[in-house]
Amino acid sequence: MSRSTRNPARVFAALGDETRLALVIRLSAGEPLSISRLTEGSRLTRQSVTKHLRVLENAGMVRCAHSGRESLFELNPRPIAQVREYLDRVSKQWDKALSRLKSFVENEV
Amino acid sequence: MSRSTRNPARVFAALGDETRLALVIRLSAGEPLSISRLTEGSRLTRQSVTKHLRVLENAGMVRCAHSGRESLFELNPRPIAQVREYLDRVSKQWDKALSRLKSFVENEV
DNA sequence: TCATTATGCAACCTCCAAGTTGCATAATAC
DNA sequence: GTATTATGCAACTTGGAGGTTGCATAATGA
Repeated sequence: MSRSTRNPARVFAALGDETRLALVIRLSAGEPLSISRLTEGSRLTRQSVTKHLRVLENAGMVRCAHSGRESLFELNPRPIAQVREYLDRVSKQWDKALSRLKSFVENEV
Repeated sequence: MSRSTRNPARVFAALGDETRLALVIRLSAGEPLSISRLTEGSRLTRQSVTKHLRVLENAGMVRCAHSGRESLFELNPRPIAQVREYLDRVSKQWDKALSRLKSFVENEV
């Protein structure tokens, strides 16, 4: 179960770690990668990388498919799209507040 | 010093906590608010809220101005805009990879 | 002046995230 | 069949995040 659809904080928390952010970037190239492949080039242990992948999976940002003895991880773009929209709304609210303030000042003067 | 301009992971980490996310939402209304005001309506202690505000400040997402005995916190929209652009780039890379895959499959068939 | 309000600072507790090591096992290669 | 590779599971350590309480102090109100 992807426990976190519609849970922006969890997605942000998942992205809030350098290692996991790097994994997401790597997977955004499209090619599904195994744990071993994802561990290559990292200074961390395979088990550590695995734990990070589980975190990403629980945040719904990554899916795991098993093929033979390999676990292939692939990016799920939906949560990223959702938090993009979330941040868009925050920015819009801020802009609105700003323009309200501006017109208020103009009317005062 | 806003230690984290150009540090997306830190900004994501700052947003990755329900309390801090709520603070950001509240401050996105534009009005600078004091610590006491920001503590009202929360079930947390003033000191806890203060700590969260410091985290947001270190991430550059919030600025503190002192007025009399009050500490007024205001949202800084820049980091949010930056991580928006960051996520836009990730999404674009994903879309590119996807269309490459698509055309590859079409040419194969 | 005296009480109240808003905050800062520091010590402390608890829990979990992040990382490690070790071992077991399934799948593949030779 | 045997060695190698890819992974899972479990136990353990450690640092820091998140939260609290207590006290000190500056600014404001009466």
